[in-house]
Amino acid sequence: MALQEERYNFRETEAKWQNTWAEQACFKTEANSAKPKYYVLEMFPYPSGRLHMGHVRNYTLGDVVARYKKAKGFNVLHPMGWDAFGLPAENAALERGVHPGAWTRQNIDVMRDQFKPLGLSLDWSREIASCDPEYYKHEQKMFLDLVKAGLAYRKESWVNWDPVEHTVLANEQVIDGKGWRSGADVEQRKLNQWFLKITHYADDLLTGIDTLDRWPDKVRLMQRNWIGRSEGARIFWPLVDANGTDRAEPLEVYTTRPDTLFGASFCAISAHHPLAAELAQNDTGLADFVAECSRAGTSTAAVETAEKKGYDTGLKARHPFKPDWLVPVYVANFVLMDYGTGAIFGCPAHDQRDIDFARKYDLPVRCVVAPADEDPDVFSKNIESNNEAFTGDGVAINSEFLNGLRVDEAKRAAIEKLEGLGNGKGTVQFRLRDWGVSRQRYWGCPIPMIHCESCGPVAVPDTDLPVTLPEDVTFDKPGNPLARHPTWRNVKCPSCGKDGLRETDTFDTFFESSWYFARFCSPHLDERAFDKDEAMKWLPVDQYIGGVEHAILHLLYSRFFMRALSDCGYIDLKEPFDGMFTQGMVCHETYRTNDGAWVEPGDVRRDGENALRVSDNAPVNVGRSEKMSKSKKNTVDPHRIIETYGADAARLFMLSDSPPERDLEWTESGIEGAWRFLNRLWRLATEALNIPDGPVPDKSDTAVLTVERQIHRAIATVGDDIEKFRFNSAVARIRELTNAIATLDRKLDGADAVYRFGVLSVAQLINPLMPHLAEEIWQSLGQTTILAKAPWPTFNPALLEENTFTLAVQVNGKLRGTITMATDADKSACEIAALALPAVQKQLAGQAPRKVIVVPKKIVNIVAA
RNA sequence: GCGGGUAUGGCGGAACUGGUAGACGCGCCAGACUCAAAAUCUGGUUCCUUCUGGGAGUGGGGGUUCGAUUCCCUCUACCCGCACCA
Repeated sequence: MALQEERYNFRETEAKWQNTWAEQACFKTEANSAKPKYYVLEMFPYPSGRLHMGHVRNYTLGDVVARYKKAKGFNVLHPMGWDAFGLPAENAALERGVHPGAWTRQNIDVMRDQFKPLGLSLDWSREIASCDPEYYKHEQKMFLDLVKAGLAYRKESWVNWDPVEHTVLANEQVIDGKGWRSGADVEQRKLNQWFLKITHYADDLLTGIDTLDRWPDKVRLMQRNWIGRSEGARIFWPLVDANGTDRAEPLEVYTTRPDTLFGASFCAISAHHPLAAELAQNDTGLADFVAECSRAGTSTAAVETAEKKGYDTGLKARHPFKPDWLVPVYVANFVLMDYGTGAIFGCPAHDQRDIDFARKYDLPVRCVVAPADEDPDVFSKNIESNNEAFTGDGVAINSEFLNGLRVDEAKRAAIEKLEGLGNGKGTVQFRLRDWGVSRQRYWGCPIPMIHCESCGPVAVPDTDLPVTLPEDVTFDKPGNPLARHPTWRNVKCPSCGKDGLRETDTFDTFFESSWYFARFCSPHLDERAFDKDEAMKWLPVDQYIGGVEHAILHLLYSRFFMRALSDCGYIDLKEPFDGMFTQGMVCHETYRTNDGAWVEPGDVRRDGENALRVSDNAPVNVGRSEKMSKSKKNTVDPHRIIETYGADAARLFMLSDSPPERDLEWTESGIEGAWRFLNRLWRLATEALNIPDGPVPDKSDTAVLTVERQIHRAIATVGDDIEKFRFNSAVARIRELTNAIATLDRKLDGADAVYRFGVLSVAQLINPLMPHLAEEIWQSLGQTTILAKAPWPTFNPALLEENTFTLAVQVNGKLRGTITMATDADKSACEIAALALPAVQKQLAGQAPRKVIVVPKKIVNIVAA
């Protein structure tokens, strides 16, 4: 038996149990089970080629939950798959000449092999890869159903164009004016694109957030802000030409401040506004200005330093309340086309951008709101002569029928008036925009559409699905290989039979991840995306785990998809993820030489206070701990760690060092400490080998009974800690328990039986955390069941009750001593015992206490005079 | 600019609903075993101190309370998200 070895042989043991679990199909989800269901899911990985520490942390956290819930009697679904479409595959093709598909499938094989030694309780029979036609064909059908339902549409629009990746990006993928992967400055281009109508569900997605009480507040807040609901009004401003004639179409403007209408001094439209395009046809100055606006960057620096600029169109707008009051109409660089109506009215006194603009073009500034407790004349003079807008709350002034109303009242009154006049309407506006899903890339799901000159875009008939990617493509130049394929595009129009052209764009990869959790419920179903009954049985996911970087993108798209698919009859569910947990990053110290070169952790030697590069003894500067990344060379390879210390040690360190939601700093001493604890447990178990199996006696020595009580308390608290994701605390409790068991005096009455019971209990408690060692100890002590299939241990509530407690005694809030008291001691007994303490008498110095506070079973506080 | 979060020993972190601050671990110190080292075991480890005792202490300042890491106000530092959203 392996336990005879001096040190724990993780190599043999871990492989042995992984094989046993696989042979006995321990983690296969039960098909027909009376047990309650529990769906544990970690965000499925992109097959980049190798596992990194972030993966190990993510899947370890999920595995603890899955194993624990299984032991608690749930029928657990814990599947794994691959988010297999994406740009790195094409980049690899470009750099190395391999086919993206071959590269991806090879990576999947490598990573699957790397996953297995971690000992995760996954049901591999449900494995899926999103790049398989068996997967994405359903997605094509889904898209066509969305089109039919009016939830997907094609439109020409200004889009974010990544000049490095030669593709369009969603708003969610533009970070700080740059492409989220390439980091290149994003340009604005006008293209025909497919959009999913996520805005249709804006309100529902917003109110649904309130029901997600097992999500982190941070994520809920981020989604709320992203959806960005605001209340305001749409207002029509009749337009007058430069020569004084009224135009047929008024200008529609959106505002959240209709209460400031009497402070208006101009209107402004976006450079992309249709009116701007129309006017530019006869105004080269304006045409130049519009072109200049399209070129401008949208990065932080560009936006912050960009001067407010405008171009006077010569048009005038009539004030909605006073038709004789005309204000100039500008095209302005700071007005966004895709928010509201692409047009605004400017009220300089109460909007900082407007006052900047007004000062530059010498437009009037008129204060129409003042704080209730200030003199309106003094206040408005001050505002009107300075360059700072007042955006606070107050009371309307200089505003005719609105005068004297508070801002909120004035908003309502102004909207009421506008609606009465028929030139405005109270509306709700969202920041959220429709999701553009077209990507000009090869390695994605083809959009199943055919373009016909006479019929327009026509859906690929169901019988012709899936539209698969052609294998014979070239990556010798940038751009989309599908668009330059010699034959793939050419196809007859399904509607009229004339020559048509295939859509060459593919879906954004977030399309695949928006429904994969439903596919896992019936992963091999051929005729449909998923079985509705199975999906309704398993969904929502009870516990979803992933990085906070998907707080908006993936989590919002998935919530939208469930709503859209419900409306298309696929399912009947709004929220796909009942519980969400966002784990912290895995970090490591960073090292640089004096000339700034990054140094790998393995190439650094610590010499007291100093650090040196091993290869040449060059001094190394130790930097702060940062997220592991290849560019900073501060990564640690999980494979090497598992080879050296085993999966259980890696899992233990991941779980014990920091709470899971916080960043974890990887250290060599930390993993060594974990390894030491494994060996400690192992020795603890070895000591129990020669204790015969037998019941714990009813009566044993007090010291033995204390340990027995500790075992029961640990069972109670560890389970509770795991439920609450406090894995670091759970490990601390287990360590405390092993310390108690290890120091138990075996000569005492009943000690042996309690020792053995303790070791078996520890094996059960560490099972979700260190499953291989747990099985090994369990089996070594003669247990014939497999721990992976065994129920969670139970505790005796009677043994949680102590018959004594420690009473803390304070004088004026300062601790002066502690007394051991019987649990049933009453208040006066506690008070008498506390006052009898010499330390208390010394503090009182003969004076009677002014007051004594007794908190049962906790504390006595004596207030001295 | 707007919104949110965090702050506890040398380090990671505990402390349930206001009730013994520093559990558990890392590191360090001393001792045992050893020719020696590793491993292991035992003890110590918030700081100051005139040390059988006393004092201070949870980022700074203030408040509520018999009692505050915990509640309130305020300031500071750092981190995260959004960003010309009218």
